[in-house]
Amino acid sequence: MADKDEGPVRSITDLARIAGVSVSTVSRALTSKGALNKETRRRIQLLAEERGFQLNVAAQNLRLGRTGAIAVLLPLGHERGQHLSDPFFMAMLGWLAEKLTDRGYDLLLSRVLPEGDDWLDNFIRSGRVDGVIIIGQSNQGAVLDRTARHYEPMVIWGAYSPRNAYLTIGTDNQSGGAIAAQHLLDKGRRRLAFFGNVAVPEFAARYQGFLAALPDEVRASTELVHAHITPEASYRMASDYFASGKRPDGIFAASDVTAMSIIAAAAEQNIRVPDQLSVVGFDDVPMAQLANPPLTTIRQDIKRGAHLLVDLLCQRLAGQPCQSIQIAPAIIVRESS
Amino acid sequence: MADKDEGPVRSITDLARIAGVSVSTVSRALTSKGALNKETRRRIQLLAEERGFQLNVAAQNLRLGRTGAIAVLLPLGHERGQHLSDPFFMAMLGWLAEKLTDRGYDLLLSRVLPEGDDWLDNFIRSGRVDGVIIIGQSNQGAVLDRTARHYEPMVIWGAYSPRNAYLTIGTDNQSGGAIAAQHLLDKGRRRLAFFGNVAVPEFAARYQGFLAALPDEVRASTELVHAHITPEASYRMASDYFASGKRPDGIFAASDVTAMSIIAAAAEQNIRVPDQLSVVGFDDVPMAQLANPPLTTIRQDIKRGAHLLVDLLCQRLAGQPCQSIQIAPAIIVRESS
DNA sequence: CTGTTAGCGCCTTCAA
DNA sequence: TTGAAGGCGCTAACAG
Repeated sequence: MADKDEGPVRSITDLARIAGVSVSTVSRALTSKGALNKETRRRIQLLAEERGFQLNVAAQNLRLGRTGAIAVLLPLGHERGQHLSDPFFMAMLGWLAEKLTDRGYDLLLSRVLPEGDDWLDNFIRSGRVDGVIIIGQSNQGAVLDRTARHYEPMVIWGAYSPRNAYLTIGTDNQSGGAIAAQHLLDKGRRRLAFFGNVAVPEFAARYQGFLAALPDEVRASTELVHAHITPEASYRMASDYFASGKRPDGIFAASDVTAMSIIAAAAEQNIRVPDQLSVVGFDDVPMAQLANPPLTTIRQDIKRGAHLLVDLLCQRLAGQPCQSIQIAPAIIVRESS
Repeated sequence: MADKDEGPVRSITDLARIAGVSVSTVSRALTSKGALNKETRRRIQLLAEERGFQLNVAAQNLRLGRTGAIAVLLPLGHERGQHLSDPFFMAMLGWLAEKLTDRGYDLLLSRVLPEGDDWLDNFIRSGRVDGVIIIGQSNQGAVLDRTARHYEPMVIWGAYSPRNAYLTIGTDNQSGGAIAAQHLLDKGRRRLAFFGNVAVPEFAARYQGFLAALPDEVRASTELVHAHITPEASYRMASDYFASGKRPDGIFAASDVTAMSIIAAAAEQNIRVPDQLSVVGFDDVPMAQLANPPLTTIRQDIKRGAHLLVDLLCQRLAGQPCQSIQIAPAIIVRESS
C-alpha cells in the first residue's frame, strides 16, 4: 500500500505523502483530536512510530498561540552570590520541575539580574513562556506590582502582604518567627540575636514575628545582625560577631545555611552548642539533619509550596479567580537548641 | 507622520502598518540584520519600544529552524530520591544557567525517569531543544551510546571511558580517588572503607582509583559500603555500620553529602572525627566548609565543568570537531581528616 | 534602501 | 470521514 518511501520524515507533509493521505489527516491522527476513522488513525500512528516521527512541538505551539513552557525566575536583586545554589531554592526547583512536567509544561529556568524596572516586562513580552513563577520577591516588589496589573499568569513565592497586587504563595514567616521565639524562651534563653538580611521581605517578616513574640525586656536587648545569605558571608559575619566578645545564649537565623554557618563559627571559638548557645534555623533543608549538632529549625513545606504555585498558576491560566495563600510553618526540634 | 494607530501591537505586521513600512523593514530594524537606512532603523526601534513591542521568539525560532533552548536532563535511573536537590548538581545547574544565558540560549530543565530505552530519542525528536546536556550518565550508558550515534549536539557530565560513543566532560574520578587514598595513608590511616554506590560509574571510578593507590595489605582489608546518595539513606547506612561495631580509622565517601552523613552518624555514636576517624568527601559543595568539623574533600571544579559543557556543546552545534575532557581534581584539606 | 513573496510545521474551518 | 486552503509571526531571497 504505502510507498516504501525512504529518507527521513521531517514533517507531517512527509508522513502524509508516504501514507497517501492529506496533512490534515495526519495531524488529526497524531493529535487524537477531531473525527477520524479508527483504522486510519491506527495506521498512521503506527507508521509514525515506525519512522520515528513526532510532531514538532514548536510549530504546534506557534499555531496554537502558546509556548507550552513556564518560566521559573530567580531575581538576584539583593544578593549577588551564588544564589541559585541555595539549598532551599534548589529543593523548590526540584518539586516545581516535577509538578510542571505532570501538567505537561516545560520548565524554562532563568537567573535574572534585575536591572532597571522593566526586566520582567521585557521577559514576558518576548513571548517565550505562557506563565511565570518567581522565586523570592527580592527587592523587586514595585516591579512585580506594576507587572501584575496587566499580566495575569504570574505567581510569586514569598511573603504575603495585602498591599501587594501580585499573587503570593509562601510560608507565614511571622508566625514562624514567633514559634522560634517561643522555643528559645522555653529553653530559658534570654539574651537573643537574629541573624539575617532584613532587606529581604521574607526575612524581615521572620524578624518581626520573632520580636513580637518576646517579652518587652528580652526584646529590648535582642540584637539584629545583618548576615548575608551565602555560607561564606554568614560565616564571616558570625565569626566577627563572636570575636568581638558577643555572647548571646540564643540565636534565630533567617535560614538554615546561616544557622549552620553560625554553628561552625561558634565551634571554632569554642562556644558549645547547645550548652552555651541555642541556634534555631529556618527552612529545614535536607542538610539540616546532618549538621553537627543536628539543627533545630522552622520547617517550610517546600513540596506543598511548589504544588500550590503550580496549581495557582494553572488556575490563572484557565482564567479562574484565585488568591494568595500562606502556609503554616512547624518547628522541628533537634539538638542545636 | 505615523498614524496614531491605537490598540495593541501584536506582530511586526501591526508595527509595519503603524510605521508605514513593510514587515521586512521592521524585521530588519528589530533584528539589526541586513542593510537598512540608519534613520529608518532608529525610528522603528523607537516606535517598538514606545509601543512595548518585542519580536515573538517562538515564531522567530520556527522560521530559523531552531528553538533557542538547550535541555538539561537528569536521568534518575539508579536513585529514586530527591536527586534534584543534591547540592552538587544544583551548583552545576546554576553555572549552566548563567553560561547558557550568556550564549543566548534558554535552559529547559527536565527530570527524567528513564523508562525503556527510548526516552532520550523521544525527547530529542519532539524538537523542543537544539541540544542536550545530561548530568550524570546514571545507569543509562547504553541508551546514551545509541543516541550519540545519530544525534550530535549532546554532551554528558560524567566519567570518561574510551568505550563510550558519547562526549563526556567530567572530573578524573580515578585520580581523585587516588589522592584521597594517599591523603589517608599520609595521616597514618590503615583500616579503611569506601562509602558509595558503585553502580554509578562515577562512584565506581572513585572507588577504583582509591583501591589502586593503596598498598596491597591495606587494600585487602578495605571495606566497600554501599551507601545511597540521599542524606537520609547515607546516614542510616553509616549508623548501622558503626552500630555493628565496625571501627575503621579512615573513610573515603563518594560525595560530600555522604561524608557529612557519616560524620553525623559517627558523632551520635561518640566516634571522634578526626581523632579516631578521618573522613574525606568528594565534590567540595559550599556546605562542606560548614560541616563540623569542616570537611576535607576532593574538589570538583564545577564552574569550569559547566563552562566546558556549554563550550563543547556549542562547538558541536557549530559542526566543529571536539572531544571528551577530564578535569583534574584537587584535595582541599580541612579538619575532618 | 525597501517592498513583495514564499515558506518554517502545524492546526482548523470549510467543503466535498 | 477526508482534503484543500489559510494563517500563527517571522525571515530571507529576490526584485525593484
